Amino acid sequence: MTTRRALPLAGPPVRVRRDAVANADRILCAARCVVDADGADALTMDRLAAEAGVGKGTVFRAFGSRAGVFAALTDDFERNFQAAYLSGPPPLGPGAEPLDRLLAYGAGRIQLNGMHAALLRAGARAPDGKFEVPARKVSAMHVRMLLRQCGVEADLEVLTEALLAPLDADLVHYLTSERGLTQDDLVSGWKALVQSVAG
Amino acid sequence: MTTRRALPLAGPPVRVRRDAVANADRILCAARCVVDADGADALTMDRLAAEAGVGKGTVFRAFGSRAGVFAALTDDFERNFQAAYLSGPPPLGPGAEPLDRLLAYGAGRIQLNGMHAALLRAGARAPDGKFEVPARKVSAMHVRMLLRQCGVEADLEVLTEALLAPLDADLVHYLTSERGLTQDDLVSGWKALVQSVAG
DNA sequence: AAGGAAAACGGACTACGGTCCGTTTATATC
DNA sequence: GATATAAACGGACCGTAGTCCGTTTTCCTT
Repeated sequence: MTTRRALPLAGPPVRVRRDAVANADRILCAARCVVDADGADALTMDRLAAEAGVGKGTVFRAFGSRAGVFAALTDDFERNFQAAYLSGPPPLGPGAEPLDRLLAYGAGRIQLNGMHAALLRAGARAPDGKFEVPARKVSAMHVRMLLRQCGVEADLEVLTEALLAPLDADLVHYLTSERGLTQDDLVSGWKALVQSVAG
Repeated sequence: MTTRRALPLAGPPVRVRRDAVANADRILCAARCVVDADGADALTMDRLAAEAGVGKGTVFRAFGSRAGVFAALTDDFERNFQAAYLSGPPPLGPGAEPLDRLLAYGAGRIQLNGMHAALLRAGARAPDGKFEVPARKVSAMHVRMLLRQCGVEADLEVLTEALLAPLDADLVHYLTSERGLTQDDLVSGWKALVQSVAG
């Protein structure tokens, strides 16, 4: 992930200095190293700056906050998943029945959240940061659309949130690591829930 | 709330020094003052110690952490609610149909979480603190019992968590304050969800 | 009432996230 | 190539949560 604006057609030609991009890359790279070596908790902003060989201010300029660093770290996975459910092959992508897509979405999300639990958890410490993130909004839109296509009549906005809530990375982590449940248990449970709502 | 052990029959006679109890009370009192005056965010541990007229170490000894202070602050409300759903009058307490009790529980929880959102949110910043709390476990047990009584056949442990997740204080706060939904919307949505599962 | 052990106190100290602003550097223009 | 300007840099600085340990206080024992 670079600092360069991602949307192709976005307004005035944003001038991005080469050194800024290079630094962002080095920082991100260093972040991966630290996380791999010592875990997400060991990733302090001071250490990250030191390992990347830049000043602390540079890290904050590039990523805004510690949460921003983790967001960038998980960005690739999130983008892939997003691409998969928006335009990938069935059953996750278009082409399958809405209900099947919904079930596949939940399974995928649980797996993704479970796999990158440490990163996602560390990145979501901000008060409401968890909900304001674009990725979450895209997810919500997608789920809402599928529910509508399933012919569900209830308040879709609230229902969507209610179905998204149990997929939360913190919760998945807690249930799998502290309570001896498996990801499959969670997937089955969520599927059962969805089927009783939209089946 | 005092530091004195709450459970009557718990083990050896725990000796509690009078000054410790008195200090805990003063701290809690000061905490209420600060929160009432300037809001939950303004409650720093240094300020709390200063306003209570004790050392900072004393605050940590008494409540363990900032989250602990907020937990103590909401304790009364939580206890009342707990008493209401465990042994109060119907429909929340015993005597009503399980489904009605479940619906009443959700409505009550959303209302409680909405009302004390600031405190509950401030108190739950810890990584997994949100789930390890006794109150949450009691709630989970209660919901699981009601689901069983409703004749639900699914994996009750997972289903319980999936139904509890949307009641989260952070989520309730976000949906009501950032998304223009009302608590009634949330209550209706949750009830619809539960009814399609256990109705 | 005196003595002493255990518990509680207090505040200096550490570590961390985040900000600020004087200094440096890339790039567009001439 | 020289110059100007806006952007990026860096690290000292701040506020906060949480720890540590020498000192003070309680209260049980005799």
